[in-house]
Amino acid sequence: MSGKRKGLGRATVHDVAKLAGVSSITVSRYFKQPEIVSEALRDRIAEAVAALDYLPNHAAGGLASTRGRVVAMVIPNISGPIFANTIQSFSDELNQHGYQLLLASSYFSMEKEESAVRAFLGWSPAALVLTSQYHSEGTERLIAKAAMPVVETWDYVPERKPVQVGFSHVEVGRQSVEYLHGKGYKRIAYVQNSLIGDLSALDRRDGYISRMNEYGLEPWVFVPTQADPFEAGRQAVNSLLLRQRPAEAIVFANDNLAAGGMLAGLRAGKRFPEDCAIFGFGNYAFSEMLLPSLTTIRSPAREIGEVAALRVLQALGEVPADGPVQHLNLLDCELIARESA
Amino acid sequence: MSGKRKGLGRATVHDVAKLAGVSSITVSRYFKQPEIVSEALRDRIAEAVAALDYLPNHAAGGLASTRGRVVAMVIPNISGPIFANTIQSFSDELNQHGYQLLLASSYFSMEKEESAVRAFLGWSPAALVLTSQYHSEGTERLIAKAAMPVVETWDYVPERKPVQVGFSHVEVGRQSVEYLHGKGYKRIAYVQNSLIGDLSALDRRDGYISRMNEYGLEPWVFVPTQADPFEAGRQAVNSLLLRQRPAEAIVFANDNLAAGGMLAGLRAGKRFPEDCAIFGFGNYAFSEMLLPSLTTIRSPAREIGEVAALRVLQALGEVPADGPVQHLNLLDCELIARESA
DNA sequence: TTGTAGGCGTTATCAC
DNA sequence: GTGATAACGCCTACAA
Repeated sequence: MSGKRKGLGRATVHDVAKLAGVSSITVSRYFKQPEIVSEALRDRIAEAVAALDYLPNHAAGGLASTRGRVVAMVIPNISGPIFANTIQSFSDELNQHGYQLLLASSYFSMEKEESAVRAFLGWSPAALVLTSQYHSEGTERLIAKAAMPVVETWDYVPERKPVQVGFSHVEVGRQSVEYLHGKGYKRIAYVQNSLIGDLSALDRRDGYISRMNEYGLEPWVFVPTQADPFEAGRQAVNSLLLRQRPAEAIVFANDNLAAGGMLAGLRAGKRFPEDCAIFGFGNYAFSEMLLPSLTTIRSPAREIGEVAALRVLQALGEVPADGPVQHLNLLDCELIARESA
Repeated sequence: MSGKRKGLGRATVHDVAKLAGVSSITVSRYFKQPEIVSEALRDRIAEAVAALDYLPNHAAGGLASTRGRVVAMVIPNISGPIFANTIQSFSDELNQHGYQLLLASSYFSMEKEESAVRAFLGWSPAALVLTSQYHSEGTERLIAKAAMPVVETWDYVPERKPVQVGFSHVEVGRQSVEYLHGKGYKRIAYVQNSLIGDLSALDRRDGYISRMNEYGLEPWVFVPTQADPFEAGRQAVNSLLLRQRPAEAIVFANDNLAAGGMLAGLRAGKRFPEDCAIFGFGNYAFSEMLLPSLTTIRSPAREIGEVAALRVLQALGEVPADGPVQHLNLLDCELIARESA
């Protein structure tokens, strides 16, 4: 009606206030702390809101309060079997408390992660959630200065400053060896992820190596060159089984590699676990459907999202803190013994 | 320095402007249209930006311009093999143009979708992206009034008002029948998705029915009661194969069902496709790894995200429109003939 | 090419 | 419990 600029064309707090015969700040309070507004006014405001189809403008609210109701998350990828469950549960939990999720993918690139963090900070998110403990120096600097809670997921290194919600990848690597050693296997190989940048997978490999050494067994790491995980698995099986002293058991960096390797072996006439035991990581959806079904370690993907959301909401005061819960951020990985090993 | 309220504590355009000895609007222009700022000023501003570690505040920008650089997307789910690729490619494309993705899940519930849309509108997103053509009346009303581009994905019904980017589910159902009929199968059953709310899957079923009728074959639809897709598939196979005149071929509403069904059959001693042909939908990651590998129809998940992003960016004037491309929004589904049928 | 004035819609602060 | 005022940080409109 007045100014020289046109807004959204939507009703504002002022419109609601005018119609309800109150001041705009009362309308604002009606939404944020209804209990401190008298019932009479509440009813009048509710009517006006309905009549005008009023929707609060969160951009304006975030600007005024310097704390938007968005939480930003950078994750290696959205598709792919690994992180989707984390995103899903994290997002659902936040939505229930009126927060929205801003999402970007890093594809395991620290540079991409840093630029995503930089872009996100411009939204003044209420909190920032990253994946793993490994970041560029620039990212470290940004999160050190960031005036908001920061949570790191999919890793657990409690000595770091940001809150950690995840598990120990080194321990996962060790568990695989322990299981296979317990079954009597000696020549146990490890197939690395061909995807460089997935540094957590290297932690699992390191766990494998250390436990092998402790058993007095010789570590045997195969590094595929194929980018496609199924191809990489095939490449590994071809190399590790078609030799004079083939591997007795193979630990793969993830279930995709394991499935690709096992399939290639089956088509080549190998039998699992008779000719070689196969051990994966991740418990992807298909892993129990393979023939033989895949022995693997289930990662707590969904739980990571839930707990991370809880920690964020606690840090924001949306949810009461439940005491000293630091250690509850270390989540369990479940070894699932199936047919392949 | 001045006010009675504290902001983010970060540098603002004004700080940059002061340090660079220009006005704040020039700094603003430096970011939005650098080419109209003289090179001398550009250098001074760049220096000041670096010195102050300035990050633009997008909430403020969105408020002032009434058009934030966020795009909101409501999708049935993030995890699950279907939509992740769409989200991934959509998000990547947007990020490249400086837009951020706001994401929420509807779980195939129209109520959840509507409340997500309502929440999103408060962010004044630059565009709104939904899934399928089926929405609540409330959602229809909201998007009809919304002052922003709306794109519907995973469906193609050009007569609708919003831009459609997807494919014809009816056609997919018909194709399955055509393929199996061409292979000589007559008693072809269809296994519906146990997930109610997935209305597009019912379109595929309708396509199956219409094509069966055209061939003079009797449609045979099985509706599982198990919620878990693998269990539902098992239930279907048990019912359809363990009877006097078992099905010769089964079309499953998606690859999860198909895999669950096939696995259950294999474990029960059935052989595929000798005893029964198996046909899926979706071409999930595991489908080619099964033994036998799964004949299915690949959905253009990734392309949907790409094209949807392109249409959004075109509607926002970020990317030049490439002529009358309406029909290019109808994407192809590829039938992938493998071993199971 | 650059600057001035003021508003975008909300909320923090202070006063009643 | 309610209201007046100004500020959050940026950008549109207009002027020079």
